[in-house]
Amino acid sequence: MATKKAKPAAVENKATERMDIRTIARAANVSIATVSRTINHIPTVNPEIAKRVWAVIDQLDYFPNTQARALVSGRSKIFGLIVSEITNPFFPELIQGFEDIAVEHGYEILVSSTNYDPKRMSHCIRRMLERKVEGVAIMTFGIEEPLLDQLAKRNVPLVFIDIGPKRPGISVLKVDYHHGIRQGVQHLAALGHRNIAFISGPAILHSAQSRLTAFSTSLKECSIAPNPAWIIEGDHTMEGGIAAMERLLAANAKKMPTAVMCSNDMTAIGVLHRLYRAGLRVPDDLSVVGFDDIHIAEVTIPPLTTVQMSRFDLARAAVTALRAHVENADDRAPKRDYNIQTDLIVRESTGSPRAAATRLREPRGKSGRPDINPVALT
Amino acid sequence: MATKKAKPAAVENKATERMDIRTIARAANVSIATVSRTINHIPTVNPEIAKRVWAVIDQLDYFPNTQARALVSGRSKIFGLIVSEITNPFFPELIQGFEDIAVEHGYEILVSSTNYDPKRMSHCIRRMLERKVEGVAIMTFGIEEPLLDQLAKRNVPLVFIDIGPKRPGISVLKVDYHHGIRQGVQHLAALGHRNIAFISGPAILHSAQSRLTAFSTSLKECSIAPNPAWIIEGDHTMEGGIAAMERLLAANAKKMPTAVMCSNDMTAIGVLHRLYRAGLRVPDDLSVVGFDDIHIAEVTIPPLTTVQMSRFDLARAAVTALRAHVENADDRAPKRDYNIQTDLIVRESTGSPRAAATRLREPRGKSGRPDINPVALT
DNA sequence: CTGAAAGCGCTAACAA
DNA sequence: TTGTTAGCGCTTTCAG
Repeated sequence: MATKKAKPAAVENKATERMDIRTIARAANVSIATVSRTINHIPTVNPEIAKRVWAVIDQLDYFPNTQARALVSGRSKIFGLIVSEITNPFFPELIQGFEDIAVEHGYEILVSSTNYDPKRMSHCIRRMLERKVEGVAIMTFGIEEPLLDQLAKRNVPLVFIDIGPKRPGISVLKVDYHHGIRQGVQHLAALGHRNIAFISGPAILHSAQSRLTAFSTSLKECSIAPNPAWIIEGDHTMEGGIAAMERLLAANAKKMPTAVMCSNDMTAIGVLHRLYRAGLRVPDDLSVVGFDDIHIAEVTIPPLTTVQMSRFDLARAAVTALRAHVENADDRAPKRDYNIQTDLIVRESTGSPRAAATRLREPRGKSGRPDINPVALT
Repeated sequence: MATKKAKPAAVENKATERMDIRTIARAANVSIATVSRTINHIPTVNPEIAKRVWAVIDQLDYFPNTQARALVSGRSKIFGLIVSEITNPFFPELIQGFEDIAVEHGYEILVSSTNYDPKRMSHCIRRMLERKVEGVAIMTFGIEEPLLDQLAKRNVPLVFIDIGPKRPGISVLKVDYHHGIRQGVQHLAALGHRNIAFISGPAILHSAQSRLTAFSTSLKECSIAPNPAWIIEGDHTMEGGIAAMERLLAANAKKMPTAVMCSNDMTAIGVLHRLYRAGLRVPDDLSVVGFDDIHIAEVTIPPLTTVQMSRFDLARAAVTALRAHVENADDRAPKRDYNIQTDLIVRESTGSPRAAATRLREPRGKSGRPDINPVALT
């Protein structure tokens, strides 16, 4: 037989001869087409033969070359996932879910983080395009329109959070920020707070705006007058939280709020830290509420009351939306909007205002005096 | 011209005709071979012609199909990265570095997390193999040998941490745990601590063992006698840290250590939390040292003294090692070992033991009494 | 220095 | 139901 094996002295024991569909076909005594059909579970294959083919496949430990498959079928079976910042614990939790669900459906995933840098975003998109992703979930809570053109031009299905261009192939995960944030404000109001500050996310992020709006609206619902001096812009990082709290302390020596809501948990963690530095107690001197409910929120000191937004729901909806576009007959437009719920999780960083408001005099300075710890509430 | 456009009434403005190397060739009046050579910067191309080709490429916004490229060249330009747990903040920081450096060299990356589950690990490996990765960095701090066979059999270059089979194509990043941990122990000893506990990682992880060994050795170097009751097994999670601290408290009501070293920062964060619950002060009642120096270690309450292991160094060494195997002429064996340094970062979770040892009586129970906060040290 | 042509491993008509 | 065959878009000999 094999006149092919040219290399003579090569003592390559076995692993040498390449494992492709032809090898299987030969070994199973069928054509490569039959092997292909078997692998793809085309029902017209004779069960007997299919069994034989599978046996060979298992025995030889063969699996198809995805590159070749993608090339010929035009289906890469890859989804892209673009996040703002992989080092913000919110995102790894999202990524994990996305990966699990995508893999479950036979997709591979390409993750990339933009770090809020448009240049990186543009590279990201290019990379995804080159790898021929079948869809991209853009979980950056905001994107510059022009960058989209590349993707839109190539008709890649897209999923956004909160807001997205109204074009075919695009889905949007609508997060109900208002629900959770209202719960937060009401919780604070019920505790007796009337003076509530808000540390927002970066103003350019649509989702940050939505959270701020939800806050203002909720305040009104509780007939609390908003105080502009108590709305501070943060940037969704811990450092930003620290800086924002610093400004809040500096600007309000006279009349401090008794509670602060934060646009995300990382910000809240920064706030907690800054308050610790200032020798202020949480929640006695100041109640703190976060947003996201990342895993560590459970163990901050004190554990953080926060608004939960399910990473898993987000991930599942994203994959579902993408699949709907890719796998549908290319006609009927699939659902555009998916709703994501938010809910308040009460832990220990919120409490009644007590004597707080009266006690704060010189809230600046890092050298806060030693102070009493809050009692564990459990 | 174009007799090709068969579809008549299709008013598809422009995006319809497919953009491939042939389109470019036609537009630039050269053969596809020349286009290919131009793109790949083969020096034999006439500069004039090259310029013309590039002009067309830019104008038409063309880029090559990576699938096809990979198929014919046998080079996917993809590296795999397997981590234990993407939700442990250590790993996202690693992933970020790995991504940046790999992309810089033209590689795409496939990330997957095993969650310490051998079944997941095995799926991971399979997925990577199917996507024809050119190399895999296995950053799980431990792997079951049998799973490797799949990868080894296919001659995929591999990078491990700490330890790995001695086979060609395999590199190992040797982390110098001892250096940083010794610094930690010496720091504690210098502060006056003689009673130091250690909360380890999962016993099955090689790296966890190494850290424990480094601890024991360092203790001896300071002529401190180790106390077996003060070596507790954790699992590198916050929950594990909480549980471990709980056991440490329960088992040592009589004589508590005055300091605890933890096998990683997540554990330390759990410990901090448990101590807060117990109403114990850090560092006055107990000093705490972490390991990893993840980003949040800066803002824990109090900020964590910890041993830094550079994610960036790890990432860079991993990519370098993989590239060395892939891009070398397939002869000369590339370097096998890469050294990674560790260093102590002193923050505020460590201090002198003071009167601590005498004061602890009933350290169980969650309802610790209100207590004095540590003075901010800055 | 450039072009023609042979595949890379697979899927999907089209025949049989 | 199965086999034959024509490519998917590109790289890479091998001639010219």
